[in-house]
Amino acid sequence: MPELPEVEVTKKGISPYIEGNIIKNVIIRNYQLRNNIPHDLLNKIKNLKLKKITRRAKYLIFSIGKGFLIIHLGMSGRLYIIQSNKKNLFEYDKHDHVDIFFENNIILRYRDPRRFGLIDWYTGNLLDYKYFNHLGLEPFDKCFNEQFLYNAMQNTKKTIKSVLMDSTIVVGIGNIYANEILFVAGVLPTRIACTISLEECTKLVKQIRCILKKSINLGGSSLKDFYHTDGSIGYFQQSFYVYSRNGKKCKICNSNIKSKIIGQRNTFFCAQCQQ
DNA sequence: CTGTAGACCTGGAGGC
DNA sequence: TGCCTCCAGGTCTACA
Repeated sequence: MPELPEVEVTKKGISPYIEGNIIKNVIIRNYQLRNNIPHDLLNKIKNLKLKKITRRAKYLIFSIGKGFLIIHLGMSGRLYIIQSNKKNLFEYDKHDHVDIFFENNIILRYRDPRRFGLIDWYTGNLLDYKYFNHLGLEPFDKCFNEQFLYNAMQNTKKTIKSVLMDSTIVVGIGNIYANEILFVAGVLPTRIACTISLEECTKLVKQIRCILKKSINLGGSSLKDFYHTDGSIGYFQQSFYVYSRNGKKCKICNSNIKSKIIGQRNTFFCAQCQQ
């Protein structure tokens, strides 16, 4: 589920329930995610206040005491807010791996069937954190502009799609949004990045911001209930122009949407609308 | 250094 | 209904 918009929407959805609250307990049913969850996590965060939740790339950062609880949702992770009561204590899905209990009787529950996610504890400077130190710009960072993108692509043989998904250049764009952004910007995903003009970079930067923003707003409205929620997220409720639509008609020009594997990821495009 | 393939893991969809 | 195969929102690591 999670590309940048879903992570941002999750942050906004859970923050009001738990920011400013004291952590009273942590139950870990399965430690094995992308990396093992720190075995002594409870000792690190018990009786400390969750000050603030922020986001970097697709990672959520929980500022707790003098350290940071880092959570990544991987491919299939979700965070829920539920009420702490006997029923919820004993009723959980087999993929509900972690519960964090707050003093206001709220539980933050982490579910992740595929376990590609990450839960980690870090106390240093976040810029040096091993999963952050190589990351590129946030798409909403002022420094992320057409000139930056253009410069970043001059000495590469990669396709433009691979560049958009390269988190050492710009973070947060996953497979779905890379496809959609390239369609709306009118750029073929197969283009070699160094052939993209500055003018095209202007379109791309504009559409990256526009589509991510729109999606955050949509997710925000369809996902406003993070409390007692386990329904499906607004992700597939959105109507995509090209993603997963191979063989179907282009919504703009009526020609067939094509697909091709790029960088081991399925890629969808309209050969008519995109050049 | 750069670019790509493989790895991690489960569930759902579709074919037979 | 059951079994098999393929596919999926991410990203780190190893290797050419």
